[in-house]
Order: sequence, then structure tokens, then C-alpha cells
Amino acid sequence: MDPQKRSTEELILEAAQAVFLEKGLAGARMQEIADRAGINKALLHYYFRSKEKLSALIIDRAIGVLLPRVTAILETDLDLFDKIRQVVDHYLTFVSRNSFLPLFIVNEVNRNPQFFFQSALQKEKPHLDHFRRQVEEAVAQGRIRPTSSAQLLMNLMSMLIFPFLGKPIFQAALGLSEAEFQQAMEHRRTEVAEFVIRAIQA
Amino acid sequence: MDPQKRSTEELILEAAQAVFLEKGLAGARMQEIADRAGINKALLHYYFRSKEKLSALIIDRAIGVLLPRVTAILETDLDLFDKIRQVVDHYLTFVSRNSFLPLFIVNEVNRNPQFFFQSALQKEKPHLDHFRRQVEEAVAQGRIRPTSSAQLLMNLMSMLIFPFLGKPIFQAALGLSEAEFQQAMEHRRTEVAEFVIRAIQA
DNA sequence: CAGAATCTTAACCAAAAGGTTAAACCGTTT
DNA sequence: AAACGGTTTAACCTTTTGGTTAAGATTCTG
Repeated sequence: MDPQKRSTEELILEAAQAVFLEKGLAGARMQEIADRAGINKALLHYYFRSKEKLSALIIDRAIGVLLPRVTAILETDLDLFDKIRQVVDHYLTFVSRNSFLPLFIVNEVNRNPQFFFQSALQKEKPHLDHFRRQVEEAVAQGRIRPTSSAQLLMNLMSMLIFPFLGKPIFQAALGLSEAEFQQAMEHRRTEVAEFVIRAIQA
Repeated sequence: MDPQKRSTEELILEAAQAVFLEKGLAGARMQEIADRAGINKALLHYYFRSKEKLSALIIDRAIGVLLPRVTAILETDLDLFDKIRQVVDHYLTFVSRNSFLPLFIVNEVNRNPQFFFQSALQKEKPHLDHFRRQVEEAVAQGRIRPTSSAQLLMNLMSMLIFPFLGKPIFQAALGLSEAEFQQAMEHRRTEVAEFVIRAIQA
């Protein structure tokens, strides 16, 4: 009849993701997920046995979609500076469109580190060796100052993600309207990359 | 008798803070707070009527202790570069010792932005004008490249706070033990300041 | 089309969690 | 020592919440 109509299962997953991201694991209510999916609460348990099972799926999904975004680019053969520009551009776009994702992940990962350590990362272990060597080579060639790839990565990821986590604080502290905040984030698309490059340039 | 013995009220507040920071607002249980304070659950409600009232206190406390740390330094008359070094040093020390605080605040502030917008910030409105002018002057004098103080502040705060929020991720991705992670954070005490300074230096 | 498998619902259940009550405890005052 | 006020407790109450059950639709299949 309606080939475009999303299946109940998809409907539930979408609703679950929305509610979990908004309210957090502990704050999410099965009833609300059911309501938002437009179904009965019993149906929820018919498809996904328990809240725990359902949340595990959502967590895997969330992590699986966020992490590969970076690591994929880091593994390419791009020049270091271009790579930095690419990561900034891609990540900023993605996080702008999924602004609740970082908060959710950061929460889950802190409340349950051991789970994350194995399950989520074991499968999709990021290959940072390539990036590490690239940085080391650039240092050896004198293109950039002595730089730890770990510190560089932390700095880069921090600047890409944290402004969204602290959005309300920054908005309040700097007196930015919604539009002004988005504009500032748009500005960062070029600013952050150049900021990082200048910081490491020899 | 025992002047050192903390009052019941303080005992409760300490326990509440610990539990709220560990479990989050929704995940915290009044029973656990009571247990950890070594008292009866009814006594909890005797001192602080409801979970909501109690959590509001803890939130105020948390925000009140974290934000002033930065703004206080930003308001001083220090030279811009020294100011950056000071902020990095102070903040890194503080967050290292209170590693759950940022996660808690970031959560609360995102779940309840309007509350934060008024109450917490209205009282202790940060005076960033001084810092803004200082940056503008440095730009005008050609000491630093054209730089937006807002962007600079975001970059700086991001690099100081986010590594602690993403600690489990970074540990896993970079393969760092607890000790190695702490060592990396210690390293940042000098690295971040110089990173930022190089990035903005003319 | 019959029956089997899948899907969906209303009603119900048990445990957890926030909150209340009435009585007991204890130091101070009279 | 009796009365009093703040403090503390055990027991209880109510609502919320995750989860189940049994029965009714709906779709698939021989």
C-alpha cells in the first residue's frame, strides 16, 4: 500500500533516539517513546524486550555514527593541513545537525566506561597510527613544530565539539541569540582550522 | 562536644552533591543520598522538602563554583598572554580535582537552559567586556592577529574542559592508562597555553 | 479460504521511588 | 522533673514506571 511508510521498528528506533538524546538514559520514559512513535507501550516491549536492550541499541547507533566520521578522514592520505580543514568542515556540519548527540555520548561513556571500552570500540577500533605517523613525519621534516598527535587530536576535537555542549553557557555569557550562535559556529568552520594550523606551524 | 563534626545539613549536601554528580539529576535516588549521608530518608525531606528543591541547590552550588574561576581571572589586569597561561593553569588544576563537575553542569544547562539563563547568570553575570576590549586592543596594536574574543574564549574553554568530558573516549582511542591520561593532562598545563598563544600571535 | 505467524492493544502487575505521618529522642528551659 | 522545641526514625502511602498477559487484528501462506 504505502511503500514509503516506515516500519514500526524504524518508528520506534527514531522515537527512542529522540527521547534518549533529549532526556538522557535515566530520564527517558518508555511511555514517552511509545507515545512519540504513535504506538502502545506493550508494542515497545514486543519489539525490544527491555529498556536496557533498547538503550544499548541506541547507544551503539549513536557511537557508531559519530566516531567513524573523524577516523575515516584521519585515515586518508590527505596532506596534514588539508586533513585538519576537512575534519573541521565535516565534523562541524555533522554536529550542527545532530547537536544532542555529543551530550548523549559523553554521558553514556562516562557513566559506563567499561562497556564502551570493549563493545563499541572493539569492533570499530580507530586506526590512529596513520595519523600519528603523519604528525611525526611532519615534525621530522620541520613542517610543524614538535607536536604530540594525541594532544593535537584532543585540541582539535575539543574545539569542534565542546561549543555545542556548552552552547547555553556561551550564549548566555556572550549574549548571543540563536541566530548569532549559529553564525558563530559557521564562522568556526574556517576559524578553527586556521587556528590549529597556525598553532602547530613551524 | 565535637566542633569538627559536620552538621546533618552539610552531610546531606555533600552526599547529595556526590550522588547527583555521579548519577545525574534523573539518575540520582533520594534513598542513596540518605544512605550516603548516613541518615534516614525522611530526614532528607525534613531538611530539603523535595528532590527538586535539593537538586536546585546543588545546581546553584556547582555553577557558582565553576564559572567564577574563569571570569575572575579574565577580569584582572594581566597581560593577555599571561592571562591565558593563568586561566589554563588554574582551570586545569580545578577540573582535574572535580572531574565530574563539568559533565553535571553541561547536562543541567542543556536540559534546562532557560533556568540557567536567568537564575545562575543573572546574579553573577560574567564581565567579559574587559577581556573583549583587551583582545581588541591587542589586535589594534598588531600584537596578535585579527581575533574574535568570543571565538578565542570558546577555543580556550573547549580545550580546557572537553578532554575531561571525553576522557573515556580519549583513553580508549589513544590507549592511555589512568596514569598516562593524568600525565597527558599535566602536559596540557603548558601545552594548551602555548598552543593558543601561537595560534593568535601576529 | 483455513490456519499460522506476525502485529497491536487494553488491562493489569510488581517493584521502585518520592513523599508523608506520628511517635520517639534529646538537649534546653523553667 | 515537667514541658518544650528542634531533630530523627520506622512504618506507611501514592504515584510512577518498567514490564506482562491474554485476547483481538492483520497479514502471510499452503
